[in-house]
Amino acid sequence: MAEKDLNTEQKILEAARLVFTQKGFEGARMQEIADKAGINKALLHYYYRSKDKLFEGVFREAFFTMVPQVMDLLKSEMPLFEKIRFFTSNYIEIFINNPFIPGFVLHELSVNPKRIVDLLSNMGIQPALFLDQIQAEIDKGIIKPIDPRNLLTNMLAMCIFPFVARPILQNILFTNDEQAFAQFVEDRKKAVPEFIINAIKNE
Amino acid sequence: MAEKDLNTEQKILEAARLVFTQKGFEGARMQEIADKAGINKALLHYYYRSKDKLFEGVFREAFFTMVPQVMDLLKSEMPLFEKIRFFTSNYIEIFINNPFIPGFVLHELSVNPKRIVDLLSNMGIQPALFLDQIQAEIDKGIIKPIDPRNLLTNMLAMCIFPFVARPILQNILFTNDEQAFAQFVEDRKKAVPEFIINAIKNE
DNA sequence: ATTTAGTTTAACTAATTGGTTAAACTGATT
DNA sequence: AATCAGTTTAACCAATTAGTTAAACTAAAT
Repeated sequence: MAEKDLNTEQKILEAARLVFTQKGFEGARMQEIADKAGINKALLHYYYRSKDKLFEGVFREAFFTMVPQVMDLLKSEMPLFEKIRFFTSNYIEIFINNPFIPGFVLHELSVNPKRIVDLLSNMGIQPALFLDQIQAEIDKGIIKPIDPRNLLTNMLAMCIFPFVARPILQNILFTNDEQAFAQFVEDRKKAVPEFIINAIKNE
Repeated sequence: MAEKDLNTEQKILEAARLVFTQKGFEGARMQEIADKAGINKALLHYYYRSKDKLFEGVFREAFFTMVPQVMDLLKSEMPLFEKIRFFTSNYIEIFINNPFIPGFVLHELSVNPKRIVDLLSNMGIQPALFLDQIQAEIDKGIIKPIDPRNLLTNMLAMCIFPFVARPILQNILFTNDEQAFAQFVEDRKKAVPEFIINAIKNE
């Protein structure tokens, strides 16, 4: 009995990840995925029944990379400022390693918002704890009054936005120098949390 | 000689705007645009030779809505804090009226980055003046030291991100209450500039 | 050497999509 | 009424795409 090439399935998934995340579901072509995986198109359907099934796998993985583990950071017991530093730098690091994830996930959610219900209903994503912690610090007078949801949105925005807008930011701010942009994003792992803390801390 | 129905061309453009901005180029169907415009598919090609031509028009309009006029605000002579308030509130207002523009433009630029070169080479988008102004305020000790490009990126991020991530933010923060989310974004026209100014001002 | 189960492929099919065409309609002008 | 340019349509075409099929290959087991 011939051994199943263990690499083939991995190569398909890797190829699908590349094509789907960069072209989106509608822009992706099964033929291109097959080519990138170095196999025939029919073999794709041997491993994965349909484009939808293959996409579902890639999307779920991407979504979980982007949303839940990281949101768990917000649930941990940790002083607010430390938590902000920990969350933003870790979140940015994740996108440095998966730069196409944010644009991919947000676009697919926009095109097909009912995915959210399916995905989020399973797992309880619960920012309430973090929002409460912010409110508590406000009440104690440690940070300035702010709608906690605005603060959370600002944190997410500053972490995620550079990756969604990379082409134009890289062009305008760094004359398309890829290396310079990479350094810029790396610096933001420290700059963003300091910016946020400066914005909210009293005194 | 029969009068050309002046509304038809407008209705086509309006329909194309709707479909392209919500589905993207690859996801858009000429038939759907025709249906939404209340006309036949062939009439689309009578007015606009091809899908690409129609898309080009819609995309350029969207891009110009998103980038250049607003960037001009940054060039104006105005004290920094006032400029930040003016820019962010105006920018957010634009997206309140065109909520699908950010996701559409950023996605199409990601999928086809060479569009940027074509579009930006024509008009000189020049944030240098704003960046210099920030540096000058830092040197004067009026605001805290910060990479001006980081500050500009943060401003753009906080204005744009909520519209790119609307489906998931609306779901998680507002249990899918559309009206509540609209109010949230409206509030950000004041909350975002205050957040930014708090983050950078000395004392 | 032959069998056999798993693996890979070329060739095909059905459906969708962007785009064309030629005919029909409309209403102002003569 | 007949004409005529501009407008609208139904029917068709060619290309692309997701998905199928049946045959061929591979290598371990007998």
